[in-house]
Amino acid sequence: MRRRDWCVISAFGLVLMANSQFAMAVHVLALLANNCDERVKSGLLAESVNTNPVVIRRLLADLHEAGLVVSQTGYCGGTCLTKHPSEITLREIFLAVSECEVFSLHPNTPNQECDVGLGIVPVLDELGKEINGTVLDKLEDHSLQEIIERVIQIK
Amino acid sequence: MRRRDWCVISAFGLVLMANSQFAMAVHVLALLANNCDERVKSGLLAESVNTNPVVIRRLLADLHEAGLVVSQTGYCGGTCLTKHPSEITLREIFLAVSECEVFSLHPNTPNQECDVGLGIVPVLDELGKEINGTVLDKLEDHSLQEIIERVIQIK
DNA sequence: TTTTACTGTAACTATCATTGTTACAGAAAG
DNA sequence: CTTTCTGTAACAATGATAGTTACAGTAAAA
Repeated sequence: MRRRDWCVISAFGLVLMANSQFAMAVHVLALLANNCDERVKSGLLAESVNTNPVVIRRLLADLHEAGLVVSQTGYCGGTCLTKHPSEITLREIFLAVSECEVFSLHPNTPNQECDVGLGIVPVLDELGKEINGTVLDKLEDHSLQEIIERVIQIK
Repeated sequence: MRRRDWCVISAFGLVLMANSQFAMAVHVLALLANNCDERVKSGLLAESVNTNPVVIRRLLADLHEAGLVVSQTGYCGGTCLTKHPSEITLREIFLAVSECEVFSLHPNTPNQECDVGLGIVPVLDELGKEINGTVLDKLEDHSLQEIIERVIQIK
């Protein structure tokens, strides 16, 4: 995703935090999957998500960077998936909108004179990586295809 | 924890998001565990975490509500753990600072006229619960005692 | 019983990431 | 060359968290 300078922040918090981007990404991709044969315009996506087209385009930029979609500018432009929904996992989507290489610091650096303050950061760091891995593994188990099927069933 | 009105926000995002509270909670509890025999003052905790005593006291209020600590006011007041560190899991700590009963909505309600917009919310909701459960299970595997041992080893 | 040193909490302000918006350059079909 | 898109910059709005000040209440100590 677009590099975020504030990535190095709050142990744990950030890596797991997907905010609304992940939900929006799944929503948008599900919609694209439902219209595999045509290019979908950001305006239409925005209408479904109930937000502004520019917000959608920003999201699509991340998804494009991750190789999940292609867009075409100009007349009759729009966006398509690059692969079949069964080949896209939630893990890929999650990483596309929340990938951060580093993390694991308190907002403020703990007091390094204090034994606990000194040792807590690396420990939380390891822990964060472990949890993050667990989440990614779980997300790997779900494909976009599965999501669409579940979504359609709701109706 | 202190009830947050904005809990009903952004599918996924919030439940997993522990922000700095979780890291701070683990830090504070580790410090209390290292001083089992005495009452620790919020000022001392704040010094180690490198923040304001009031921020610590707010956190302690959540931990107290969860039954993890007791505080005493007045002269020679301070805070203690209520149980042995080996009896406190990271799961308890996490829940103490991030418990939210409900979640799973986009910031804006998706367009209910659209099939995907209609079905995506419950699907993301289920998914969020699944992931959340996975994280909690993982956190259950770690005790505060283990954390302290790892922290001490860093030195 | 008065002083001292704490917690608990309310009420701010400050910070800062995300979202929403407007604007416009660039691209592609007609 | 006009129309209709995307891509992106720039900026305002929003909103949650963190930081701060202030003070009431409480308990030991003098």
